[in-house]
Amino acid sequence: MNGTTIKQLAKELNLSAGSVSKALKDSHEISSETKQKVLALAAKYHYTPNPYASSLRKRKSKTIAVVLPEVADSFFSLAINGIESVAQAKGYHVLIYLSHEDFKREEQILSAFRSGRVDGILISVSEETSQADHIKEVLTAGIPVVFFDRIFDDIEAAKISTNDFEGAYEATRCLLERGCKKISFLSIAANLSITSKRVQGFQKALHDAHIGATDADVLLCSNDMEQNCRLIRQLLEQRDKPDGIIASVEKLVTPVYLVSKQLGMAIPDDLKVIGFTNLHSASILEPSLTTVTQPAFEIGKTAATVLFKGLEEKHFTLSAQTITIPSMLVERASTRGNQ
Amino acid sequence: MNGTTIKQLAKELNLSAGSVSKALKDSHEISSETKQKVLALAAKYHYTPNPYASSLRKRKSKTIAVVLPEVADSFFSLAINGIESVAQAKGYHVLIYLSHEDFKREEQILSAFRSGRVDGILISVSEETSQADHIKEVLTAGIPVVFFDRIFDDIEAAKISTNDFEGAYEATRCLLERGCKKISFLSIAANLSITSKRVQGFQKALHDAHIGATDADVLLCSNDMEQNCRLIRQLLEQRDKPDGIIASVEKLVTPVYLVSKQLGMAIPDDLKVIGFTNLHSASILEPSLTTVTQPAFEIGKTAATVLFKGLEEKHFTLSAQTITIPSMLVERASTRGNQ
DNA sequence: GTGAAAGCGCTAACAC
DNA sequence: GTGTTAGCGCTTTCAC
Repeated sequence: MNGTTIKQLAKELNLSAGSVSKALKDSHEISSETKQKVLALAAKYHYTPNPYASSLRKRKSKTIAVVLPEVADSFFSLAINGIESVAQAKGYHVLIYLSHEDFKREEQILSAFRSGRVDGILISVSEETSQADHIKEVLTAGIPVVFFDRIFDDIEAAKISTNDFEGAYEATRCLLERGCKKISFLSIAANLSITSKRVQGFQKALHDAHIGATDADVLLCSNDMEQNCRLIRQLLEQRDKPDGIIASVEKLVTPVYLVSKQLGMAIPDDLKVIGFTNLHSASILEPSLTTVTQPAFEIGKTAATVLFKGLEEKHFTLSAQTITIPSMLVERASTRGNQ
Repeated sequence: MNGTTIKQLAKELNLSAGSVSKALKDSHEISSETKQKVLALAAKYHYTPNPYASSLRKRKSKTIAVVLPEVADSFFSLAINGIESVAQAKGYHVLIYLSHEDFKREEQILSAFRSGRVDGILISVSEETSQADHIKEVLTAGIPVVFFDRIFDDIEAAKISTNDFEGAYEATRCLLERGCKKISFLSIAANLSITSKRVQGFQKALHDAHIGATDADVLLCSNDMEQNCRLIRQLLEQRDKPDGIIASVEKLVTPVYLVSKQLGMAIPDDLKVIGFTNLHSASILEPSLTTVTQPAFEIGKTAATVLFKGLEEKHFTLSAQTITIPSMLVERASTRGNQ
C-alpha cells in the first residue's frame, strides 16, 4: 500500500478530511471553488482512495466472487468474459476461485465469504456438490448468490442456465431423424443439474420416438481422458454398438473422435456425433461437428447483471429470478444422413 | 457484510479484543486455556475475520491482480488455472481484469492499483500496449509486477515466458525439413513481444537455410475472424502461394483449415501447417495439427510462484527473475512429408 | 498472561 | 460551506 491519503490532501489545502471526502464525491455541501482545488490536488498526486478503508466503513466491497469448477473448457472461459464485461462496466471487482471439482474446496471457498469479502457470489457448482448447506449459509449471512449453468434446483436463489433438457431433446431428435437406431449418451457426474436434465431430454426424445430407453444407453464418463477413451472404445467395440453418440460436455468430444478413428469407424456413416460445446474448432474437425452451442457469454453476462440488480435495487427479490437462455443446435457434417 | 466480530467474542468471554486477536493467531503471550476457549467460541459462531479491517491495519491485502487481454483461447485459460492453484495454496485471493486488447482500459485497470487493493500484479499486456508508463507507475508505487507470456522487454520487472524465438525457429525448421519451399508466417499485433520474437525465430531459420526472408512472408492478421479468412484466402490464391504456414496464435488455426478446405488444398500435401496452440482438439483435426504446445499452465504457475516469493521474502529482487519455459513441438499429420 | 489505547483511511452524522 | 467527532474491525505497542 502506498501514498496519498485524504488527510494529506486536507492538510495541504488547509481543509478538514471530511470536507475533502465530500468534495471528492461532489457533494452539494461543498463550494465549487473548493471542489476544484481538491480535485486538482488529487489529480496532481494521483490520489486513489484506499478501497479497504472505504469498504470497512461503508460495509460494501464493490467486489463479487466467481466460483467455478475449472476454467479449462471454452464454456467457462466465455462465461468469465461475460461476467467481467458487466462487472467492469458497473465498477465492480471480480475475485475468481476454482473448486477443481472438489466439494471440500468449494465449501472452504464459500465459508470464507461470510466475512464480507464480497457483496455477492456467482457460482457454478462442482461435480461433487450434492447438497447445498454451504450455500445456504452464505445466503443466510445475507450475501446474494446467483447460480449459473450448473445450478442447484432445491434452493432459493437466482438461477441462470441454458435449456439443457430441450438441447438434449433436440440433439437426440436430430440423430433419430438422420437415421440413428441406437444412440449412446456420454455424460459426467450424475448429480449435476446439467447432466440430469440433459439425460432426461435424451430419454424423453427416445420415448417420444417409441424407442425404449434404458440406463445402459447413458455412459458415465470421468475427468480422466485416458479412461474416457477406454470406456468409449469398449462402447464402440461391443456387438450391440451405437450408431449415434451425444457428447454432453466438451471434453468428451476428443475421445469420441479419437476412438472412432482408431476403430476405423467413419463419422457420420458408421457413427453420427453431436457435442455440447462452444469450440471454434468444431467447424474444422473432419467431419465438422454438429454442436449444441451454449450461450456461454450470455449466461455469464446475465448472471452478473441479475446479481448487480440484486445488489443495487432495494426491493428486488433475487430468488425469483430463474432465467433460461436457449442453446442452439448447429448442424454440421458429423450428423449428415446416410444416402 | 455480517456477523461476528472480535469484540463480540471478547465480550462473551470477558476478555479484551486484543487478547482475543492474539489468541486467534496463536500468540505465545496467551495461555493455552484461553486460546481453547477463544477458538471454541470462534468455531461456534463461524467467526471469520473481516479481511478489509485487517488489510487496512496491516497494509497487506493478501490479494493479487491478474490482468489479461482476454480469456478466450486455451492459453489464458490454462494460465489462470496455474495462477489460481498457487494462489489458493498460499492463501491469496485473485482478482481478474480483462483489458480486451485495449490499452486505455489496461491503463485504467493499472492505475486503480496504486491504492493498495492488491499486493502484486501478474500481467500479460494488450496488443495495443507499446509503452509501459502505466506499469512503471505501479512499480514505483511499490507494487511488484510479474509479466507473463506477453512480456515487455525494456522494463525492470520479472518476466516469465516461453521460448518464442526457438519455438518459431523449430517450427520453421520442421517445415523446411518436410520439404516446404515457401513458408508464410501468420502473426498478430507487431508490437507484442511474442510476435516479434516468433517472427525473428522464423526469419532466422529461413536465413540459416539460405532462404531469403522478406517481410512479405509475414502476414499480419487481426482479431476479426472474417477478415483473417479473407487475408488467408488471398494469400493462398496468389500465384506465388506458400506451401507451408505457421499460425503464430491459436485463433489463426481455424481460418487456415477452413480456407484451405474451401480452396481444395490438401493438408499436408499441398500445404503444411503448424500452429502455436494448446487446443486439445489439435489431435482430432483432419489432418491432426502439428503444434508448438506452450507450457501455459506452467507459465501461470511459475509467474504466481515468483510473485509470491517477491511478496514474502524480504530481500528477493523480483526484477532479476527472467524465466523461460520451453514450448514443445508436437509433430502430427499436418506436416507429414511428401512421399 | 491480559488489558488499554491508538490508529490504519475513510465516511457520515452532527455541529457551527 | 466547513469542521469535528466517532467509528467501521482489526492489530500492535506498551503497560501492568
